Amino acid sequence: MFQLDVRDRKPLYEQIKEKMKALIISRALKTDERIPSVRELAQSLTINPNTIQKAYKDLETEGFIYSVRAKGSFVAPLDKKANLARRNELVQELEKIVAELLYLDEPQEQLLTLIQSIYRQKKEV
Amino acid sequence: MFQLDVRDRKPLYEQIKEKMKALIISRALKTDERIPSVRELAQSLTINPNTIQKAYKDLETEGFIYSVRAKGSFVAPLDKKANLARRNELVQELEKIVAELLYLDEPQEQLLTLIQSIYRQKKEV
Amino acid sequence: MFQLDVRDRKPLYEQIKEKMKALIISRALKTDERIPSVRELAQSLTINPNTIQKAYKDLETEGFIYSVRAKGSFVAPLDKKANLARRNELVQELEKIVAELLYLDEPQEQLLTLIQSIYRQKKEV
Amino acid sequence: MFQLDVRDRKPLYEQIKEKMKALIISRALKTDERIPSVRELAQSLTINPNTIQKAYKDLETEGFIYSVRAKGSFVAPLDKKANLARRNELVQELEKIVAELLYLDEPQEQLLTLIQSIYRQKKEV
DNA sequence: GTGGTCTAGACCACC
DNA sequence: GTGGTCTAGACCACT
Repeated sequence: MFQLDVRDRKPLYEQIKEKMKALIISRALKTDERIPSVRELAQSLTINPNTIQKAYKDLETEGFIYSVRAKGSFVAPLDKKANLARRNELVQELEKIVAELLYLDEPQEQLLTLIQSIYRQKKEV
Repeated sequence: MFQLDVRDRKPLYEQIKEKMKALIISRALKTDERIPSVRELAQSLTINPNTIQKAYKDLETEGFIYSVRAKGSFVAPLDKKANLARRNELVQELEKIVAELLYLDEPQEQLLTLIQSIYRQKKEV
Repeated sequence: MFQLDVRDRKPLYEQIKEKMKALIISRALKTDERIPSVRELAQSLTINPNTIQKAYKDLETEGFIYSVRAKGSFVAPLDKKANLARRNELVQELEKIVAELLYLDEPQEQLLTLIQSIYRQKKEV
Repeated sequence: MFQLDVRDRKPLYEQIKEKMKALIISRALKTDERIPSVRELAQSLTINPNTIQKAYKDLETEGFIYSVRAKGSFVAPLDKKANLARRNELVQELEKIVAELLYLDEPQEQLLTLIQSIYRQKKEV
């Protein structure tokens, strides 16, 4: 499904969260689709199940997945209201990054084009 | 100069780096301008000088400031080559954020307008 | 009759208990009225009969329903003595919740009004 | 500080969360006051530090405490905006409980008096 | 077989 | 010394 980078300073469970979020965000995993069980993923990544558990619990509290005992874990449907706070966080981070890119003399057109190309890809999906 | 947030989960030295970078990026601190010494800043923030030391060392490796022994630390001039790597990091982060915002149904126009307004502010300065 | 939510972290049998209790409490099911058999309900909810079995058994020990072999399960009449324990549990839970609401600065009037409106609805029924 | 009930079916970390929340809600622990360190509490309750860690992390994401690496954990100040969702959850739970009490013939005055007495205690503090 | 809880014991980053 | 991460291994509740 994906691989972890042991040399990365980020905690393993953070890496797992990021990779899983990326799959959900890119629609590679669809709403209500089953994701690997805690044990399966632990085995395939050769890490401890507890670490996966922790990542999954976080993803659940953040609203990306939901877990059903004795059934498995699944991609959660979007909940716009709950995600309003998250949206604001993201916009704030984006402002910081754009400000730094501006400082590095990144041309405005470059960024506009980048965003447009990301949005265009979606339509194709 | 600025304040730290003990409640923030980020390490203190990371917070110092971010605040200092923000001041440089926003041109509040200009090229070759002197920044507070390790001791001065440690005293004004009432934290351990080692923590400031670490932040300054990081900022130096990242090319934002340079230190002159017995003189102090100063804002570094832009070094485009050195900053190419940083630029690529930033673009990658930005892609992630935009992808998540798109997932949350943020309209494209909103983001384009945001970027344009950030760039417009610069001209005025 | 009602639906279950697989995304809910509560076990299915707990959800069944709650829904059934809600129907009894709201007087939608009246004393001595027959409720669906284990098999019927299992089929209509498409879940395992054992799960229903467990829910019904719990409801019986809690005094909400009673079962007659070969006849079915029925809504139990109120048994004040048996329900004294339950009443105390509820009051204790209520105290906790009100304490937390008070901590969140919920105005007292709001809560008093809420309770009055719940009681008023009953009279109308 | 408090004791756990091993016979209780609730997970230990849930019990810890509840007890700690009760102390915060009752203002026995005040804003920015330090709570026992993970290791201290683990030792005094004779349970594993990981279990405390889990409870504290949950309390942090729920906004009741904040943890500072190398310093300890502390009671968080109230954040009304963030707690609006929590308020609505609580009101919903309260409605269920009142409905069941009404079913058990609990007199309305009893509940109104209960709430008033809880609010009165606060003023005295 | 699934998610969830818990213990024991280790190591790291931070201050 | 503090919070945080991780492993290994165990047991439980649920379906």
